[in-house]
Order: sequence, then C-alpha cells, then structure tokens
Amino acid sequence: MNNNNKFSIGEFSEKTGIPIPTLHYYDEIGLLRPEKNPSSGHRIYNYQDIIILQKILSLKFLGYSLDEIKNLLNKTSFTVDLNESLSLHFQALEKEKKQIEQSMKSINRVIRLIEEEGTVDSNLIFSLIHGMRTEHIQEEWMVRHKLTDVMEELGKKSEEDKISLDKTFTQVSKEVKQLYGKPVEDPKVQRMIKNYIEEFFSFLGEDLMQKIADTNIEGELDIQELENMTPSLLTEDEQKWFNQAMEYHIQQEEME
Amino acid sequence: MNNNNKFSIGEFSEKTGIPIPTLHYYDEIGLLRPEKNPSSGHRIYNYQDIIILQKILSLKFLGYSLDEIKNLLNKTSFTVDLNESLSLHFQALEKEKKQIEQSMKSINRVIRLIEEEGTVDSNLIFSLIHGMRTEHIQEEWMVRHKLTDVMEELGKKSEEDKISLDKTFTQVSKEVKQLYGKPVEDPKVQRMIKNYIEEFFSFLGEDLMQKIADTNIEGELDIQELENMTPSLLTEDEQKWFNQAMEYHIQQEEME
DNA sequence: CCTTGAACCTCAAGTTACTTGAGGTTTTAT
DNA sequence: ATAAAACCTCAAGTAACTTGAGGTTCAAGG
Repeated sequence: MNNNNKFSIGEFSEKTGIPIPTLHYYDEIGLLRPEKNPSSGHRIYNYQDIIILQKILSLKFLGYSLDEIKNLLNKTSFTVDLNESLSLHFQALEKEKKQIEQSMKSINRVIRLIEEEGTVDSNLIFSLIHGMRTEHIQEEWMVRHKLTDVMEELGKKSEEDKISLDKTFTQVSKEVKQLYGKPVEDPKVQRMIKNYIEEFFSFLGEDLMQKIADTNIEGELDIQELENMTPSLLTEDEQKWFNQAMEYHIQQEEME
Repeated sequence: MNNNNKFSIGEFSEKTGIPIPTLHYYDEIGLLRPEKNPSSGHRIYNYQDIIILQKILSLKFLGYSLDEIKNLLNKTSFTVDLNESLSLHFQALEKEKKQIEQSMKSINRVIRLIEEEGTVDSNLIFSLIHGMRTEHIQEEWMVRHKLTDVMEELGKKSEEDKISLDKTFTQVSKEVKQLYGKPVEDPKVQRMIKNYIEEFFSFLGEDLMQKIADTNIEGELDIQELENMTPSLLTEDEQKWFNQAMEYHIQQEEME
C-alpha cells in the first residue's frame, strides 16, 4: 500500500505509535472509522485520519473519556461551555497531583527506612503510610483541639527530620519487643525509655511538647476511635507494658 | 448489632468510608473476609478487620494492585525485595505526575484563551494541545538540529508570554480567514503580516530568530512528516496564500 | 406476636479502554 | 505458485468496581 497518501493499518500504527488492536477498537466504537477496501475489508487510513487521531489523543490528554471525545470531535469551535468542563478537569487533576505527591513522599520515607534498617516490621510501615495517608484528618483533629501552632511547627520539619524520627520509632519498637516481659524498673528498660523521650523531645522542641501536654483533651473517645483505625506497632500487651515503663520513668524524674 | 466490637457491613462501611458493594467485592476476591453469621449469612466485621482494611488502603495508596496487595498482606516484614518494587512505583508516579502537570498547564492555557476570546476555533485548540503533548518530540527534534540554546530560551519564557502568543495566533488565524482571497499586496493583508512578524519577534527576540533562520535544515522531509501530524489552523489553501503574503512582505522589506 | 420497612444477601451483568487469542482470509515477496 | 506476513472478525479476558434484580433477615412499632 505504498501510495503515499494511503496507509494500511500496520503503517498507520507505525506512524502514530498506536497499537493495531486499539485502532480496531476505535473503529468499532465509531471514534475513528477509516475507509475500507470493500472486497477485502482491509482498513485504509489517510492523512485526515492522522489529524483526527491526533485530536483524539489531545482530548484524552486533557482527561476526556472516549465517549465524551466522540461528542466533542464534531464541534468546530469551543465556547464558554467547554470552559466549565475544563475547569472541572483541572480541579480533578490538581487533586490527583496532590495524591501522587503524597504517595511519592511516603514511598520515599519507606524506601529510606528499609535501606537503612535492612528489615522493617510491616506494621511500622503500615502505620507510617497510614499516617501520611490520613494527614488531612489529623490536621483537622489538631485544628479542632486548637493545636494549630503545633501543626504549623510540624509542617516546617524537613523530610530528613521525619525520616530520622521514623528510624527512632523502628528502633524503639524493636527494643520494646526484645525487652518486653522484663520488670519496668530494669535499668535497660529505663535507658530505652529515656532515649526515646529524648529523641522525641529533640524533634518537637520543648515548648511544643509542653503545649501538647497542656491540651486537655475532652473527647478522649475520638482519639480511641482514631487509634483503633491505625495499625499499631505494638501488640496490646506490649503497649500496656510500655506505658507502665513510661509512667515509672516519669515518677522517677519527679522524685529528683 | 450494637456490641461495640462487632459491626454490620453498614456500620463498617460508615466507619471506614468504603462503600458496601466494594466491601462485598473485597470479600469475594478474598482480600477482606469478615466472619459470617452462619444462619443468615450476614457479614460481621470487627476491629481487626478495620486494621486490615487500613493496610489495604495504604498499599493501594502506594499504587499496588489488589492482586499484589493480597500477596503483600500476609508478609510480616518488608525487606530489601520490596525496595525495588517501591522504587519502580516511585518512578511510575514521577512520570504520572509530570503528565498531570503538563495537562494542567495545557488546560490552563486553553481556559485562558477561551476566557479572553470568547469563542475559539477548535483547530487552534487542538494544535495548541498537540504542541504541548508532543513537547518532548519537538525538543528531540531541536536537539537533533543543534538548536539547544533556542530550546533553552523557550523554556525560560513564562506561561504568561506563551498565553499571549496563543492569543496572537488566534488573532492571526481569524484575520487570515477574513482576508483570504484578497491579493497579497493589499495593505490590510500586509499590515496583518507585519503585525504577526513583530509579535513573533518580540516573543523570541532577534538573535533567536536569527539562529533559527540560519539553521540549514537538511531533513526537510521529517518536518513535513511532523506537520502532517499536527492539526493545522489553516486549510491548505489558506496556508499557501499566507506563505505568499509573507514572501511578498519580505521582498518589500529587502527592497528598502 | 405480627407486620413493615430498612438492611442485608446472592448472583448476574455493566462499565472503561483496552488486550489477547482463535481461526480464517488477503497481500506481498520470492 | 507458494509461503510468510499482514490483515480480518468475533469472542473473551482484564481491573476494580458499580448497578440491578429478586429474595431473605433484622429491628422497631403496634
């Protein structure tokens, strides 16, 4: 088919980069109907068809469905009607973009953690991702409890700082699992707790810690709710033991 | 079902925000199988199921398919194996993000154009989008013809400048369609041409224009190819007429 | 205890934008 | 003339749900 204005489906596919089955499909749904050789049934594409295909690809690029494209293709001019649909698409894309950025950050943190730790408890990973995924919910919660300044400060922390906090959490959860069962006053346990508190302090800074501590949380119930939906690093028992060790540590400090 | 550790599918759906049919579906494909009341067949979800669902959502957030998730769910720890797959996902997301950013820019330009012009010839829109969609191809073309510095300069132009160039193109194509048929030496026609050249000059700057003009393009064929794939603003005849008017204008200038 | 409406069940089919495959015909090159 | 390559149609598969029909179970009011 070497007339230079007519192409077989293979040549057309080659030229445009669109696979043959897809062209078949577009023909079938009436989106791009080339001429056909009446005896053999073979499709014959021409330059005009290239233009139409380019239009189709352009509209797909903007995010339209093939069905919408079928309707738009016949229009010779785009007016203010279109404007609205474009704006909608724009907003949808914006949202999608944010989603993707979040995901990329999350993945990055997980990658870094695995790289530096070798093996990581899957629950930690899940609670990490969960945290990022539901960042907006947490923010809302903070706003509700008038902790907007805390939120702002947290927002300023670099990704690096967050990663190093992730590492602390991994370490701690590993140690807890090792030390679990020992009496809470065991010096090893107390060292671990001390270490944990210090790291956390140095991340948040003293005044932020104070602010959080000062916040009297009325609706304890919804924290519980929230917690129930978060994959936890520790089993229920480990968590209890950890809390006891923490209590003990604070008491000791106060006695000094 | 008001035992506070067991939920009906409705309650569970409410709590997690996942629609009931989706939960049915997850049950069917074995992703999240809650207990069932053996006599009625009603599903009974508990807190553990919330955690599992959160894990599923987390992995979806990272971009895994439900099938992959099914396999990942049982793993208790994530090791370096996972690292590779995460990196892959990261790259995929990066690409997707770029795509979206491109689309957003395109839509923005189209919106602006429609806003300011009211009605726009659909071919203009298509050639605009086409241009953005195939930016990388054009870049490649420029690199091949050693026009990297031109490319760089173009990259520096602000979106605003590009939009105003879009407007020039619209205006010109409208005027061409109005004036088409008049002799090329008609003063109106020549004014239009002059105007067009000036606008184009002021966008590119004189030295860039010169560089482009100096480039001796060996492979004229592939320009032709490229052009055949671009929706054109003008019909073939209009384009010819425009080129003639342009020739005439340049001749006149040279005579002075 | 009965009824009634809401909530639940299963199973089948539809959705989007393709992709894959089987089985057969036409074209093209030698 | 023949064999390989390219093409055809029609059917079915894919992911991740959504929609719908037709029937059962639960919870509350009378």
